[in-house]
Amino acid sequence: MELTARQQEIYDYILAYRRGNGCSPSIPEIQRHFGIRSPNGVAGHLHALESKGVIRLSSRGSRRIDVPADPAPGARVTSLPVFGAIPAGPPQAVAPAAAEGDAWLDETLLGFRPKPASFLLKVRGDSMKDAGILDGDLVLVEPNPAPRAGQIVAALIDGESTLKRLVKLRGAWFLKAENPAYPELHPRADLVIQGVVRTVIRRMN
Amino acid sequence: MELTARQQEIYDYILAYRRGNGCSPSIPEIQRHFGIRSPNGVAGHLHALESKGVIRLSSRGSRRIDVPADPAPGARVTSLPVFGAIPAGPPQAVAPAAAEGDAWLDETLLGFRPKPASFLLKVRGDSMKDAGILDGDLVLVEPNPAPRAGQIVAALIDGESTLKRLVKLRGAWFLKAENPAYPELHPRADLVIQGVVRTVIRRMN
DNA sequence: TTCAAAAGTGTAAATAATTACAGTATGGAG
DNA sequence: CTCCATACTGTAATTATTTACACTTTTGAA
Repeated sequence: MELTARQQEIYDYILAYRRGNGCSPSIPEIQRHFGIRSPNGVAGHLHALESKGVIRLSSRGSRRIDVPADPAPGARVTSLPVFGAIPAGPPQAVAPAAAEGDAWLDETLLGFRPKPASFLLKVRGDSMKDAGILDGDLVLVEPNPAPRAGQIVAALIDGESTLKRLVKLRGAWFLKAENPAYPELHPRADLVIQGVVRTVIRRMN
Repeated sequence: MELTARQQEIYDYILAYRRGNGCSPSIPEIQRHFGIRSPNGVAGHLHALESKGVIRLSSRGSRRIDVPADPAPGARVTSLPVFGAIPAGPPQAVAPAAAEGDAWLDETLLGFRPKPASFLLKVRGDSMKDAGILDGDLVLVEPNPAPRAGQIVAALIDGESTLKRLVKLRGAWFLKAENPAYPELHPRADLVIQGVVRTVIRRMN
């Protein structure tokens, strides 16, 4: 069932209001915006929109217009800590104080919801330049207990922390830079994978 | 002036609520969450928080707790169209219908507020691989009437649309791929710059 | 001990938002 | 022309929310 022109206007206003304010408008606010002098004028539209399934007026209270197709903007956004260097030590032990700050990411853009322990890392050096990861880039690292060969990982190798591609050759795991100037890293002792790079972000000016 | 432990709890709850719902809680909601039986119990905290400057109770109406340090999550987020190829023709003439979809970007992450006519472009080909822009990447292109030499731009050159670095040599502008396998592009006729690449985003799996 | 700040309870009043009900006007479809 | 959906007006009642006022309890410093 299609929306009428007026219903579309009301619906668009609700979406625009939510975009600017984070929550839905109250009926009096819709009244003022459209110059409708009776709250019932608006209520009629809201009931029509509800019966057509584009909004929901479920709970009691104020500002309770729900838009199933438009989750609260805040609900899609996640805050992740930004680290200037790969934090040493096991990921669980990373003190939040070591973070340089926070950045907000929208799930719609990422295409997935980052796990709670994910973090952003400011890349230093050009050892991954042939994989398109340059100095200054921001990478989203997500903890992954079972990384696959070929993935780019943040790893602790013999106590040193690096961003490298994970490779498996004849049963042995090692790390490979994506820059011919850097050698392969074969772990002498332990190889601790802190997480897998899921997203690369570069700001330019 | 520091917050007391209880005030901090209330403040944290307000922030968490805003994160999940996009707008601030009402006083009864705060009451229920903390088991406070009088609305005045909450109002006292709100006035304390206001006098300490962390919230504002400016206007009349419901759910009117403003948090200056935490703008409405939705207000920071912008929707941009995603194009599968650089749209041909002058940027103004691009039909919105040509977009493949929309993606949401958070200004905190980008570090700037994209101009309204900005768009996202899905990169095809590896002509910019030495600049760290690979096939499948998403780039944010912002219209810029005065691009500078050295910037990476989306351009129409002799009717063809491409992503290249803008170079100026002895007064002449031309476009340069960041891949030795590609030739420089010297405009025969017109060189129309559609916009400057401000951000590169790569999703991995 | 005395005092003041912090954190409440309890009640009432004022304001805001929602819902309900009885209408009116207009523009098609039949 | 009649009927019906749409889009309202106007008013009142109901429910939510905010604000105000008087008072209590606890805690920690002077």
